Amino acid sequence: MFALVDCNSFFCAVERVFHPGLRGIPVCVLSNNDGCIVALTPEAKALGLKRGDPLFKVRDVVAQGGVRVFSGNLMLYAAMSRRINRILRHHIHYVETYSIDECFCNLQGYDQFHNLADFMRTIANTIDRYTGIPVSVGIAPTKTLAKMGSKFAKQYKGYRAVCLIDTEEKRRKALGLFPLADVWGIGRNTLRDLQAYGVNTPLDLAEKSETWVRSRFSLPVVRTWMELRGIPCIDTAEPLMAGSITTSRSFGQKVTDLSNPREAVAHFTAACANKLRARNALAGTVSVFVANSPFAPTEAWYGGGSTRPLFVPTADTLELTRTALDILTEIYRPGIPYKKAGVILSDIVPASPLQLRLFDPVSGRSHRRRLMQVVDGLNHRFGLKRVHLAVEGDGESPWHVKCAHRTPDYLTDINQLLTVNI
DNA sequence: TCTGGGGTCCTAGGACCC
DNA sequence: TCTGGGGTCCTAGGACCC
Repeated sequence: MFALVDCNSFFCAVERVFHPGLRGIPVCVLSNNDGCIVALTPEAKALGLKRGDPLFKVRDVVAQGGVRVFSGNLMLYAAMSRRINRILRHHIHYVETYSIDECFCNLQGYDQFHNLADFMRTIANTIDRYTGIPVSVGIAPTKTLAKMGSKFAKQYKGYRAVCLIDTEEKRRKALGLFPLADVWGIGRNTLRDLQAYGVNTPLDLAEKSETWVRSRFSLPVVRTWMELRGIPCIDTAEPLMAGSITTSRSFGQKVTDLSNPREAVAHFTAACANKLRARNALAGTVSVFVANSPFAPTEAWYGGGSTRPLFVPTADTLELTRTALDILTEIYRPGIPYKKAGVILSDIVPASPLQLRLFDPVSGRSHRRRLMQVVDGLNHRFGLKRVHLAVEGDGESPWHVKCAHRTPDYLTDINQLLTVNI
């Protein structure tokens, strides 16, 4: 059996931990640039707000409904996520972190000593008590069914946070009631295709024959079909090494002057390189892209991007930045009001062992590694970005993102600890 | 005026090999 | 008249996830 532990309205729940007066009040958390709603509480949903709504289109609803709005603070949410992970791993041996707010637990063997529903309910209560974050748990023979269970547990108070699907009868009942669009692995397009065949519930899909599914859909749908029937076949184990690292942003304002995209691309490259070194890895390929706004009706959309391999995989900020800026020069077109840029590092390999090459144009790689270690050490000790390349700019340029309603880094910055007045 | 960011997996088709 | 068979690797684009 698998359990899926899912945090309820996770980003909003974290904000409520630090603003306890917001219980029962509608809360939304926004994407970068305060652009769209990315998380919202049931109270906010009840007002008609949806995940993905651009804030400027729903300002009236937000104002009239007394919705409390926050700029996203991913550092804070990630710190809280790590705490929840730690609690889970303390109680359960096999825990897979699936996303920032979800973990799969493999409960094989635990049913010998525990009633699984009671066992998971105790853990859910512990998480709530230690962190203040409410969670919902689904328990079932497959991960897809466990995810379904967690949504039932969230929806119906009677489950007291845990929904167990452990019999054929419960499985069929759940499949009949659950919205097909909400099944894990069924997106917009697959839903449309399934409905065209008259498949309207997960139960309809599960009852089709294997030949029927295989001849009409590709492998991911076949897997979902098997999982709905109770046969586990989705492996979510984290890969040993990520395949790519991206840093991209929409700009706070449109920028046309090349110096602004240069600052942004250098900034993003440095961020990617930091993530790369934190994972003790090297990148073999650098890609850069720039684009104007896809929503501006009067401008033709322009998106430019290009990719370059590195001679030897590296995590050196200077070398990566030089390559990224070379690519930018190549793809930049003057006169375009750019709204977004990004850097992607790929072909990622472990830092050791490294296959060297005979005619390496970069000399003194070991000295450069030491330099990066010193820079990382200074930034770790004295604060992010204390030492950076001059080409990244001073942090005042118009491309920087807006975040007007940001909660401080309560959990990760000693200078921003929560103050309580008594 | 104002519309997010970071990923993975699968497939079809092209290029190439013997 | 009839023009093979069996592979691999790479890439772009699509679909999905949170």
